[in-house]
Amino acid sequence: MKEGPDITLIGSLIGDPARANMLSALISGKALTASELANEAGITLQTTSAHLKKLELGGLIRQRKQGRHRYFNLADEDVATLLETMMGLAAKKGHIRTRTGPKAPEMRKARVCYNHLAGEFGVQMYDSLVGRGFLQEDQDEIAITDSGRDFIKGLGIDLDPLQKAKRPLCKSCLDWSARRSHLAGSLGTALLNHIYEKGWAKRLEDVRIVEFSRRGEAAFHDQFPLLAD
Amino acid sequence: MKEGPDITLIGSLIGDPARANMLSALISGKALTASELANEAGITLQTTSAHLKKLELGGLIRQRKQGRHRYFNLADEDVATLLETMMGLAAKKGHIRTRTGPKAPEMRKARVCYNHLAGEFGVQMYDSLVGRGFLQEDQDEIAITDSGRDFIKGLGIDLDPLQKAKRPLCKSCLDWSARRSHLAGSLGTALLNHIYEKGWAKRLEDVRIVEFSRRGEAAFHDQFPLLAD
DNA sequence: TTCATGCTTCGATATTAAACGAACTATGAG
DNA sequence: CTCATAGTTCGTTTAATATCGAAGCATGAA
Repeated sequence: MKEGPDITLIGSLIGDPARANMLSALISGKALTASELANEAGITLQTTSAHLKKLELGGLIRQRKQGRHRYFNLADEDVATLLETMMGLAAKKGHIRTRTGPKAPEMRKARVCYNHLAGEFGVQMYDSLVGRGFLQEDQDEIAITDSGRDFIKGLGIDLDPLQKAKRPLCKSCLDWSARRSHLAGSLGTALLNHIYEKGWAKRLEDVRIVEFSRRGEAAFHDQFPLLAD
Repeated sequence: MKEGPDITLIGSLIGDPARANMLSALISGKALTASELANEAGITLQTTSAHLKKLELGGLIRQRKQGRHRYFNLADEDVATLLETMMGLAAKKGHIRTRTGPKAPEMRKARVCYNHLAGEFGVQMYDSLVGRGFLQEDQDEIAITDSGRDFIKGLGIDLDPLQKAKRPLCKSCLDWSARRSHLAGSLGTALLNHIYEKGWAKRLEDVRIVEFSRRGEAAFHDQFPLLAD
């Protein structure tokens, strides 16, 4: 009778507040333990365990054992993309979590989306790379150009290991705050790491916010300038 | 404490099987009455009414009174896009509705996504338009070129009223079956209408499938050829 | 006015599943 | 070995909500 993919399971997994909180926490890309997720969601460890099992069974998260800890991550970038898409729609429809803290503007400015940079800074970096011809958009695929390779190499990033990985080097991800694309994929991850390593910014504890120092911000704008149009 | 958009409401709305069925039915873009949706979901009219109220309150659908009927539609294209994104992930994770009918291959070939063409034919049309320089991708925005204007005009489509509308003329939408972009927006709608008007294809009753005639298929390939690469 | 159709509202029932306490397993530290 | 920490499993309680029957309202037809 019915045909096609079934979206009810994914919907109901995201539909529970406790699980939505856990998933939101995991968009930061940071691997979290069950206890941390329990704390994040405000529920006991037993309940958390049950939720995590369901999320894993539904293919939304992955777990990694390490000693007596279990670290949880989103299953892949597609899950992060879906969550950001939903956040975009939710924001548009006015479904905002009631207690909106003072962090919201910082979130809009620069935050982590799974493992790459999002927010205004993420969009700027993406625009800069495309505008200067370092990335090229072809359909919905993005590819790095020869001059882009040189640029990345100039930053001290080695592309070879990134290209060998299974995950795509370049991938676009839609922002809920800016409604624009930013760069995902292994290159997106590498560039975020580059920002950390240069000391331009640091990730706030247990939050998705990426906090740039004043010097870091200047260096960022210098490295990823927007072309006047 | 918590910041950002809340995705639980949307998730739980989609998470109920009855509502998911209704939403899936509405992706076809066809306005459906409460009774039709009740039939689609396999529940009584009272229950349907309750579901529709929730979906409307959540901003996922819109209703239009007409005589003693009420016609329901998805609220906007973003909702359709979200649903297709979820279907893409669900398909990837193997969450397929159990009773997969014989319609699946036809769905993959050509179907309606809200108000434009999706599936292989939709992707081909998009690729053809981009490949011949009629559409141009700039970031995640798509714009029509001057030669594109001429081409569309040559099809007998008047662009003026489309451009005056609030909704974007060109917009890309990701396919769950092909994992590629196809054309949404008012131009996408106009092109789908063009296909109907030319008699190349007709929409199967109450289903998303677009069935091309043999002659229509040939005409389509003639009008939207893929460039050899 | 009377009747039929389409849909909503109300109230009751039934099912689901989220939550936690308590007990159990596993890994590591001293 | 003993203790502590991290997490799972089990059983029970509790809350939420999907569902439908029955009644009510609105629109259009006759």
